[in-house]
Amino acid sequence: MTDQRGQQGIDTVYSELETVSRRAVARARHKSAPLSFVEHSLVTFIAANPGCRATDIAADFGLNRSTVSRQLGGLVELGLVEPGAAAGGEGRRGQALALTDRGRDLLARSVDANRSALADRLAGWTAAEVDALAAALHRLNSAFVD
Amino acid sequence: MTDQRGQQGIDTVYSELETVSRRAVARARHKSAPLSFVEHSLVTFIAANPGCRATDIAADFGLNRSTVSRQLGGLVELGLVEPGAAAGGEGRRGQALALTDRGRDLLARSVDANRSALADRLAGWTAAEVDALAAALHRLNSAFVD
DNA sequence: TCTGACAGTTGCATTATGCAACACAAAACG
DNA sequence: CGTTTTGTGTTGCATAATGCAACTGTCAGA
Repeated sequence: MTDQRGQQGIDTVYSELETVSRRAVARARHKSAPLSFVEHSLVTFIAANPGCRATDIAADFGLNRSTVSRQLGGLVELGLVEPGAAAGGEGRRGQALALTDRGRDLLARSVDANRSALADRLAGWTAAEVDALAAALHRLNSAFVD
Repeated sequence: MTDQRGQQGIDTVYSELETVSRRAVARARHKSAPLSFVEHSLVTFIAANPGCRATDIAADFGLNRSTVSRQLGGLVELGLVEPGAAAGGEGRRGQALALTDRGRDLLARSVDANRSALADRLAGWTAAEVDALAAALHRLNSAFVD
């Protein structure tokens, strides 16, 4: 913990993560992909967690409920997300969210668009290297403490 | 390129990067660190590129000049950044930016604060694993194409 | 010296966000 | 069964970050 070398490695990771985030958000702002950064995030989350509620998204994203509410409102108006009558589980309140066919379609196209951009930056990487990065990032995201 | 396995790895990397970015920005928004996310980014860039100009930052960050101008204005008012008279290089116009002592100090403290947060999430990682992630992220950021 | 290109600034608009207050529904409790 | 409590979602208001366009100033080269 007080290891100097460890600190330096962590600092580098932090710095690189900051760069990644900065550029990712900036690029997503310019590129007129089918879905904006926030929209893509929300739709991806709903796709991965069918039946989730707005509150679940807010908790996972670290956003205020009001922000998610408004974002979802936009997605519903666009016909990408459909709020179910009631969340299925017991003791669960709120509306269960689900993607519409159009939502799934637009997400797929957005993923395609973003994949090609990332693929350019990953040109020259072996599949094993890509997988290793994916695994490390996944591990980092799993160890989420807040 | 049309390799299905490769696509999947890239998609995973993209998804994890999106999660990283989302959470990094959200956390930075809440945590009352010495410097906000944007401020930290700018100050870090100036620290790493002494004598850079506002335009350089805008280009690297993918931001509009006006945005950088305003952000820098705030940093100058806070006494963290000092605009030099003229950029040193030949054929270079504009003002060369440099950190003040106070800027360097606040950056160091901000780095400390963020390091401890990241260190928690990296608990259990070996130094080699941390370094490998740092190297992979650096390689990814270096291969920046836009 | 004059002109064009570039750096920086500012006005105006938009988007994402937070907080607080509210409305509503479901659960818990008597 | 009625009341209270708790959790979910929405809305009004404010703020921060950003982009675009227009403007100013300045430096370089003809």
